[in-house]
Amino acid sequence: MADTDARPTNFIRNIIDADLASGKHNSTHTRFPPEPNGFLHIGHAKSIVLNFGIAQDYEGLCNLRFDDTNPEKEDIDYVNAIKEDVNWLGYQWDGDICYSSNYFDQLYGYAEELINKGLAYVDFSSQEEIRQMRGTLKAPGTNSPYRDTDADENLQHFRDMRDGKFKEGECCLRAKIDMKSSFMCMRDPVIYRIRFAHHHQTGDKWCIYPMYDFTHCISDAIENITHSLCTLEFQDNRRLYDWVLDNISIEARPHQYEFSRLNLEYTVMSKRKLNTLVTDNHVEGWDDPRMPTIAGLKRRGYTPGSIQEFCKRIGVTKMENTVEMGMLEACIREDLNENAPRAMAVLDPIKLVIENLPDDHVEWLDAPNHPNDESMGSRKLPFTKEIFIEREDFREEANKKYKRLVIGKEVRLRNAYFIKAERCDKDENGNITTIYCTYDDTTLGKLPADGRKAKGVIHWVSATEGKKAEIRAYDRLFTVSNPGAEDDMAAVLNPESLVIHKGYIEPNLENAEALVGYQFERLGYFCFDGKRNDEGEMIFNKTVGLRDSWAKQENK
RNA sequence: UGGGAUAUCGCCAAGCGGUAAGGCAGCGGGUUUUGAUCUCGCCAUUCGUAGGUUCAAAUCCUACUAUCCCAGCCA
Repeated sequence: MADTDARPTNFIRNIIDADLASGKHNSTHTRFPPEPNGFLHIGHAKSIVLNFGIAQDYEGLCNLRFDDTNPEKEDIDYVNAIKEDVNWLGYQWDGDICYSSNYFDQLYGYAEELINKGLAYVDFSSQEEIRQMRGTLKAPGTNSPYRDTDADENLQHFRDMRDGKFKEGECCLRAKIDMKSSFMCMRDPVIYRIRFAHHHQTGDKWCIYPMYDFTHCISDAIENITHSLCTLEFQDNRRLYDWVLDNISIEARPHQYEFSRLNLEYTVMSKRKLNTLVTDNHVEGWDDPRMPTIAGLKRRGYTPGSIQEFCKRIGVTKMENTVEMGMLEACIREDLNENAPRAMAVLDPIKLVIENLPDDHVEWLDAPNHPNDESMGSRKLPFTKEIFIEREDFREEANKKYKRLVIGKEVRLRNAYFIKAERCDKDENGNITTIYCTYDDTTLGKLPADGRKAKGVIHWVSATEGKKAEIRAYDRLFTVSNPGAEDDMAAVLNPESLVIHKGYIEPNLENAEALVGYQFERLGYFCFDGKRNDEGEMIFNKTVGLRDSWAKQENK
């Protein structure tokens, strides 16, 4: 088993250790704060594992807070999906679910406080004018003509905003900070805007909504968050985070720390781009097994433990990074190798007839569910005269490196007998249609007495007792390692990201539970999708292949 | 001379003045009724570059270079 008791070390945990040691804090309180405007992906998992992991290891608390300050982009369906994903990943938030919208009354009060202190003003400039006055990265901004309105008048205007007396865009509330600041976010940032939008939590109570920078720090303070962890692009915003808390009457002083987001090769990680894949029908939906979403990974057969392990292995730093898919795959292989029962399935079937067996022969062989773990028990496997083997496991002739079935040579059928290929039939195009073999009935569970060796071991499924199944093999969604950098994402989509096989599965697999992983021996890990195709066949999704040193060698 | 960050093996990533952890990938050997697993071994005289301080530098100083982020009434 992986080192479950090994705690990650990273710069954030170092800070926490120091804060705990110095007495700055005597416990930790973190939070995972998604905006409910899309589905969670593996990048969010990094944040979830970081925040909830700290709570677990330091016996602290971790909140789930929906950062729901923009009703136009958000939806209750997303909040439900996010809750489900967090739980599925194996985490439970402390206390009730939090919503930034829970604090709208308090937030409003703090806004009035800033106005009364002369630190905020209602600006009637147009959006375009505000943009012009903000200046550029190298040139300072200029003050708004509304910047020096007196507090009483601002207060009245702000209340009128709240009471719906202005139209959307007619005015907004801005913090009065410094139009010459080198931090663009400090050039009198807008902190409240008018939106006559229905909110999934507060309904139609409000027509003004606070902006992220004003809301987040106050929400953290209200919830007594000690360490507010977010991604690198908010580094500049930390100045505004601190400015707000410095200028309102609130006791708690949370601190923000930023870490780099996760990038994964051959996929995209922004909600906008993932959304495009869905709406343009490049994938089946948010839970398409090719998607890097939590829902997609789940349907692909990834386990919560494997995703947690991945998030621990990649670490937490401030360095820009792009992690190889192999890292993720190694984590799920490690889990499934240990925990997935073995089974047999044939993806690209070719018929094989065992000539020295009676037509109606059905022999129920005992096959262990795991080669290295007897406690996982065994299942029965029907051995019959006609079976299917993998098309690539037979060649009429081959060199010595080919450890599979060749005419005149013997291989072992996995969990069964030695067979020897005698001849094969072909169709008019030269494609092999049937292989004829004989089997050695003395070789079940043992080697032949005369010391003969098999060239290899191949998997098989009974042609008469096995069941048809649709088996979906997935590959990377894109052909380039950084599709996010492309102008036209659609142009670099991998046309072979989904390959559907019509294969056969051993009868026992009919009892497979949805999303529970099996190893199809010699092929990889697969799970039942939970759905059947139009022909009523079970659909299996390939999670990941086995490591394949043979394929590597062949491609050399 | 806008500002904020970051640079350690192909990919992640420890290291915090005492002489380069670990994981993934890769390579080679052994075991094996999965070309899987397991197992054993190999894999940075070097830490973006160039100087400097020091008995000693990836770690301190200086100057460069490269990359990322910031001009939403998005988060």
